[in-house]
Amino acid sequence: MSKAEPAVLFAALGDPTRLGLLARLADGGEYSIARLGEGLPVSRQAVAKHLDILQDAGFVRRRKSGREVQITLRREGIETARHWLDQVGAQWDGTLGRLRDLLEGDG
Amino acid sequence: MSKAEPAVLFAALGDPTRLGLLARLADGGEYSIARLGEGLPVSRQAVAKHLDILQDAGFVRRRKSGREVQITLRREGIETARHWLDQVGAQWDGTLGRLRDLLEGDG
DNA sequence: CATATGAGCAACCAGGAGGTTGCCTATATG
DNA sequence: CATATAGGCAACCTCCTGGTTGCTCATATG
Repeated sequence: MSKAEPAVLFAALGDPTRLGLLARLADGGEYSIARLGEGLPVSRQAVAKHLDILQDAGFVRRRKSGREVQITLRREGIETARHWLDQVGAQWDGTLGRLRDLLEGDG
Repeated sequence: MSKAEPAVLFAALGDPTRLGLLARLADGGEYSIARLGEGLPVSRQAVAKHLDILQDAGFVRRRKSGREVQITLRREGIETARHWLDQVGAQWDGTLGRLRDLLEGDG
């Protein structure tokens, strides 16, 4: 699943543990679940659940390899979330927004 | 409160109702709470709570005006969230250090 | 083959999130 | 002044979320 509603996307980002996982994955490397969880104060199961959520949101990819599962970052997912923020931020951000402000009489 | 941990930021975005509110605010206009809630299938109280969360995350600003409260979008908040996504989405080119700072620095 | 290890599954639990309703205050307005 | 309207506060409820533990399966490794 790589297409998810925006709220689901952001909800997936709305947890410090998951942000930590993404940060660790941000170097583009492949990590097994156990290795991703190293140092974190939660069980492996918890990490696996977080990865489920990140995967459903399209932020990571699982690849089975032997008895391990290799996790990688999916930058397209990040891109999608960023795009949404652009939409909300841009309209008011650009000159059009400013113009509109002037026209609608705040100035 | 305009400085919030990244997870709090994204968590605030992780709800369809709140995204709807932000989308409505994206035109740069001022909206009273009641007006923001118009058409939504939730009570005014629920909207107010959502706005609390959005405000804590730094996405909106409240301005009291008479018996109403005018809500406006806070672009800087959006910007902050987008910045974070930029860090994670960026390829391995040295931005990673900054990402670590963001996550571990203020935790 | 025996055993250790990575990962999935399921049941379960506590706390927080989103929602409601009721009541109160303050500001407009007839 | 009386009344309608915009919001805030607080109690309360339900369900989801993040977490755990226990068990099983599959794959490496001695």
